[in-house]
Amino acid sequence: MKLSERKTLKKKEQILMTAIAVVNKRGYDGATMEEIAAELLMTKGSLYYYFKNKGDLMYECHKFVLSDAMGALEMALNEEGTAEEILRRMISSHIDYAIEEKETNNLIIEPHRFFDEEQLGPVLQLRKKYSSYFDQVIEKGIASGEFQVDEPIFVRMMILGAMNWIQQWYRPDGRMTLEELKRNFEEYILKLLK
Amino acid sequence: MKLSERKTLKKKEQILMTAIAVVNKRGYDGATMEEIAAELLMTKGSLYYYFKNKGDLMYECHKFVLSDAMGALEMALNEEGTAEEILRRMISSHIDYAIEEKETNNLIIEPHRFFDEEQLGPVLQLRKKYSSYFDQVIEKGIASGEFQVDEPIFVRMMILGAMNWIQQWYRPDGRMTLEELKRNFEEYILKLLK
Amino acid sequence: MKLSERKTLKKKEQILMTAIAVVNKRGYDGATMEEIAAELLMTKGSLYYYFKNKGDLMYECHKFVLSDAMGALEMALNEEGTAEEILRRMISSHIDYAIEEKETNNLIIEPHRFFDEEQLGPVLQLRKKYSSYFDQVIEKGIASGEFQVDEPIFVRMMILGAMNWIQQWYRPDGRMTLEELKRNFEEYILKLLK
Amino acid sequence: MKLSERKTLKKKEQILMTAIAVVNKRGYDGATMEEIAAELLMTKGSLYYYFKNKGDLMYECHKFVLSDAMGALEMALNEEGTAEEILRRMISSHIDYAIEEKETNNLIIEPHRFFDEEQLGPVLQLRKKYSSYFDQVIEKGIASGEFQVDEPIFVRMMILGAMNWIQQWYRPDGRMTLEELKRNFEEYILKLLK
DNA sequence: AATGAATGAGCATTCATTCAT
DNA sequence: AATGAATGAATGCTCATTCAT
Repeated sequence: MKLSERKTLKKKEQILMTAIAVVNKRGYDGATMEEIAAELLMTKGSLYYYFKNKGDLMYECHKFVLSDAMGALEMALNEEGTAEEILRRMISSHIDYAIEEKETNNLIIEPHRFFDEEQLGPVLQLRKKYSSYFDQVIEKGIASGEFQVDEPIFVRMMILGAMNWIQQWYRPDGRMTLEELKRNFEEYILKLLK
Repeated sequence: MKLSERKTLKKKEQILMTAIAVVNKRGYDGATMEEIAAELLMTKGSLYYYFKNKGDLMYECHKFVLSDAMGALEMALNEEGTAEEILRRMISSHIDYAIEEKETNNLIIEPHRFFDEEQLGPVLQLRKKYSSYFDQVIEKGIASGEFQVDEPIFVRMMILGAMNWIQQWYRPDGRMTLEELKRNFEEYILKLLK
Repeated sequence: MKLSERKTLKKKEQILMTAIAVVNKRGYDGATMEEIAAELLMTKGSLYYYFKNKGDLMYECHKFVLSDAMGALEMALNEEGTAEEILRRMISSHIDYAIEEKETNNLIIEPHRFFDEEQLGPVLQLRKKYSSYFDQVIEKGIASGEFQVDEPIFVRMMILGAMNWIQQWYRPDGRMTLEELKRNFEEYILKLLK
Repeated sequence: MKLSERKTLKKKEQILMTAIAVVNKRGYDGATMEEIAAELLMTKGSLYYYFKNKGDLMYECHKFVLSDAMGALEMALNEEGTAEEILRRMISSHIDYAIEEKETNNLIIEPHRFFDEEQLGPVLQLRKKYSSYFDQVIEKGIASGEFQVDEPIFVRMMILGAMNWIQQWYRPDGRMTLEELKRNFEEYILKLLK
């Protein structure tokens, strides 16, 4: 049992990753169970063995990406360093995910449209938690005198917005390298906070 | 002739406005011709008298909103004042549209998914033009010594991103009034530029 | 009244000719009232002033072409000459129509599909009459000893079929000129009859 | 694997045969996926499991009939006998198909209207090949001195036209039996060739 | 665990037809 | 006599979902 369960989990993860890729390419509505299955060399029907329905699959995708990003962010948050140093790491981490997981993160954009009441709670909570990590650095910076902000929550929103917007304009093959991109964000976000 | 043409235009505009509302509620894929028609107390078929197909209707919606927003922004840009004063007006204008026209502006988010080659050009151009207005104030502020930015284009992207993100978190009935929202944006955006 | 009636007739004829052209290009189902009207610089609705409905219009088109062709054929039949001479003229006449009025003549092909009970009668009668002209020359030829056929009706069917098939393969810009085409038909049809 | 594939093929063939019947009754445009499905006691959607779209289904219908007819014709061509004997058999074969598969063969009539570029090629080729079988007997007859024709291609066109026209007038319950019909065609076609 | 097959609801789109003006 | 506008029925097609095997 344990073995087969573990096997199922592996498979589920595989499916999730593929589904995420498809959603990133086609968008939520554009992603069909058919295409996801095909990409996995399975048949449509088989997906339903692992996930109750499309909504469920999308929900798990979303949680998967979010959890992943959250793990990375948490790590960045918990390493040693000044608030500034920590924040720089967090910015870097967030941007990595923003660029890779375009559309899945975009599911974020209108969760109410895509998730039902039951799913919405956990998703919203994850997002809140994710955001709160940023609040924590900011608070830390304020406490240590590194940052000076009157409206920390508002500023955190601005920061996240600015970073999430990347997807709209950043092209990996454009003039700005990923490193420069991150440097710029660090620079200007710090300007906002100091 | 003039009269009937004008009437047709009126009707088209009516349809556009309703369509925009529906798209804002349901998203691009979720908005059906049926629902748009129903909202207008028309039948599906009648919509096709005014617009060639759904894509065309969506395209016009998008142009409509964008042009509108652009007009307002241009006005804000061309009134008297220091760069700072102008920018404050532009921020206010942009936020007004960002809040009202949620999803239609969100069509913006992945234009490549929704528009065909022919439509993409004009849309992209409009968006570019819209952005360029912000570039103009920033340049003006730099020229007059009001602002100090090394990466004006990058900063403009940040600013727009931060503002467009509003849709994700701002609730008109929440703690922050629209005025406070605007004030905050002005404040922090200026902090970014000075 | 007389004047206006005459005017109406003229208009009807105009419409018929345009409709015929459209049907020849698009086929029965492919021909839309819209396109016919557009070609006439009218609106769809106006067509209904002159014709009860699409079926009626098509019916009149068909009768128009058939009557026209019949007139020409009758003339060919009634001119002086031996059966052979007459037949040659009739062949020439028939081919002219077969080439020009492709699709309208093709309405012929499955009249039951396109016409209702009421319309079918006259159409079938016209066609029968048209065919009978050929029977007449053949009989005349037999009587005069020019032709020798055991199954005149059957042969007439063959002849008409062979000629109507032209539409499937004859290209005015191909190797065979219209004259050669006619010559060949005359030659071989006569071979059939002698 | 083999088994399920074979099953699918059987089903496809079943569908094709039903579709052919419907097309024969209603014509290309008149045949709806709905009706074809209903006739098969399936739902519309299921048809799309087997065929990509209506065009594809029609295309396969056409190929199916044509291939079938071609097989029979080829057999008639390759059996022993003088050119005359062979031709008689071919006429018989062709007439069998012309009578049974009315409309599907009529798809033939304006292939350009119904098939897209990709489909047109194979269809036209099949038709050409089919016609060429008749050319072959004719050439054989000329070579053996049985036939005497100056314009063999033209005559072949006449012959095919004459036979295809059957659909327009032949009624199985009419005066002429199928056998008489064939006999007559053989007789007069040979008259044309000698 | 997986699949092939089938389903049905839903959607965009077309078009003949109507009718008030 | 003509038109603009509206309608609704029909049609091809897609796709999430189900289920027997």
